[in-house]
Amino acid sequence: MSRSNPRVLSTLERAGGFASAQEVYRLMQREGESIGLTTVYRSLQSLVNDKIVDVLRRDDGEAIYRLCGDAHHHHLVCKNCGDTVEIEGGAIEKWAKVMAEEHGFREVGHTAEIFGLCSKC
Amino acid sequence: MSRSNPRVLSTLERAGGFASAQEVYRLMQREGESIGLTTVYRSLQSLVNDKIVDVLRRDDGEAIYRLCGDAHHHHLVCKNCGDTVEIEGGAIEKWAKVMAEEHGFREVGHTAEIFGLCSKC
DNA sequence: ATGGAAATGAAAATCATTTTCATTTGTGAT
DNA sequence: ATCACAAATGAAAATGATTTTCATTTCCAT
Repeated sequence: MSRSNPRVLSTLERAGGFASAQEVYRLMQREGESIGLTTVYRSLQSLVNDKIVDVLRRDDGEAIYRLCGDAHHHHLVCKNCGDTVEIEGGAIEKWAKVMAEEHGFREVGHTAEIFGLCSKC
Repeated sequence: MSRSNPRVLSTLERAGGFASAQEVYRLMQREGESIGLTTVYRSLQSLVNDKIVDVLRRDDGEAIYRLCGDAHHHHLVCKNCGDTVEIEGGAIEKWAKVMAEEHGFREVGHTAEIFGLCSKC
C-alpha cells in the first residue's frame, strides 16, 4: 500500500473547498510541481482511507475531495452568467444533522447548492 | 431531441427501487426486449429532464435512476448500501429563499442531499 | 405513395479512474 | 560506502460508464 504524498494534501488545502483529482493534478502542474496523475489518485485515496479527507460526487459523476472538518460553505450560482457567491449554510448543517439522526444515519455529510438569476441578469 | 422509449420506463418501474442504465439495459435483454444501450441512456435522460425519474450517484460514480415520488423532496442516501430515504426539506426551501433574496437572486432552485451510513451498515 | 422529421442502435470517441509494470528512491544492515 | 530490499513513482495501457456520430429505419402528415 502507498502513503499519501504530502504535496497533494497541501495542494488540496490550498484549493480551499472541493477539488477533484484532476483539478489537484492540474493545479500542481501549473505551480511547477513534478508529480504524476497516478500518484495524485493514490494519495487522495489514501487520505480518504485515513479519514483525513471526505469524498463526494459531483453531478457529472466526478469525485471531489475536501479536507474533513473543514468549515465548508455553499454556493449561490447564477444560471445565466455563472457568477458565484459563497454563502453560509448553518441552517443546512442543522437540517442535515436532524434528518440523519431521525433516520439513524451516522457519519453524515451533505451537498447543497442554490441557483437562480443574479441581479445583473 | 428524443422522447423516452416507454419500454424503458416500464422496465425501470418493474425494477422497483434504483437501477443504473446498464442494469435496465441488461434487464431488458434478459427479458428478450430488443433495444440498444444508447436508447436506454437517451430515454433515462429524457425522463430525468421531464422530472419523471430521479437520478443519483452510487459510490462508484455510476448513475442510478428511480421513479420520482411526487412532491419536491430530498434524499438521505447510505453511502455503503445505497439505501435511500426521501425526506422533507422545508428548512432548505426557506434557507434557499432567504439566501437568494439577500443576494438579489431571482427564480431560484436548489439541490441538496444528505449522505451517511444507515443504521444497518 | 412521398418527403421530412424523429427515433434507433452500432460503433467510435470521451473521460475519469484503475491497473500494470518497469524504474527510481529511501532505508537499514553489513 | 555498498548491497539488498521494500516502498513510491509515473508512463502507458486497460477499464467501464457515458456520450457522440452517423447511417438507417420508423412514423406521420400530406
